[in-house]
Amino acid sequence: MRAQTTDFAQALRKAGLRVTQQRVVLLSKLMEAVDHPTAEDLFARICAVDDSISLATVYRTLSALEEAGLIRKLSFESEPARFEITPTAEHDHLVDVDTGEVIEIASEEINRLRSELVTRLGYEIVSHHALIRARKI
Amino acid sequence: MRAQTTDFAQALRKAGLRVTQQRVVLLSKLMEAVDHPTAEDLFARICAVDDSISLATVYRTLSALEEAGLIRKLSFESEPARFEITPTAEHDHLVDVDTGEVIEIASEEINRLRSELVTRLGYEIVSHHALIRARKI
DNA sequence: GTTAATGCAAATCTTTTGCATGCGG
DNA sequence: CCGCATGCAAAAGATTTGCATTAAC
Repeated sequence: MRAQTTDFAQALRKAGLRVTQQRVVLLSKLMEAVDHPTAEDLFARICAVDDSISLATVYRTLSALEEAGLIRKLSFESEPARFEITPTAEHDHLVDVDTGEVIEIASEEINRLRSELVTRLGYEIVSHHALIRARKI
Repeated sequence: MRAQTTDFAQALRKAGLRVTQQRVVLLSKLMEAVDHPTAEDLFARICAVDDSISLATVYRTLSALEEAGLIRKLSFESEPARFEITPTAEHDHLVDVDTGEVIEIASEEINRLRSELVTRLGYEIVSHHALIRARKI
């Protein structure tokens, strides 16, 4: 725990951001999340342990952390945005249309093909995100 | 022109929707669009030729047409939704982060791999959409 | 001490909805 | 005619912002 808190502080400093209690708590809550929480979700989870945070700060912090590349924003269809700690390996998301469950899927093969295709068009990928809506067979 | 209008009417009827002037105009404007317009964009383009439409109707029509499978809704990051006529071949979108330009990209290879991967997880794809943010090299 | 970050509340932006009216079948 | 579709205006939901205050460095 202690070590992790320090890590968050270092990551924030490295990104040129001040180390505030709110930012550290938000990062830790996002790190321990097994789902992909929305800003409201995070706000509720943080309030449970420390109610000295406002929703506005959650949004501002999420923006700052995204800009710094520490977290990733996921835009699902007609839903509030969801967030995750920036993944080490690029992956996509499969949403179960019946249950709403989100599953992370990755394929080196697909990533490689996509990268080739984009390069052939004269571009370099800044980021990508594939959203697959699917149903259990 | 005449033939196309008829086509729109038929498509609407087949979807069990009433054929109204607003729906036909919206479909034709979306069909002739080379970009991926937002609801506001479409509203403006329709108003230019027929100002007897409201923004609410644009939204309602877009929802109805999407539900009927005639059009596809694209959710880009932190932007209003964009729409396109349902493509015959599945494709993804590359957004030029500098210019905002949207390019359609498709790869049978990627589609096949993705499909296999999802099947292996015990799911069948309902829809999918990959968004690649990229920059010219 | 400076400056950036925060909390609060109000504002903004996109999208949806209630209701009376009008048009399509 | 009947019922769905429309226009208008108001509401809703997510996110952003102005401003005074507080905390980080």
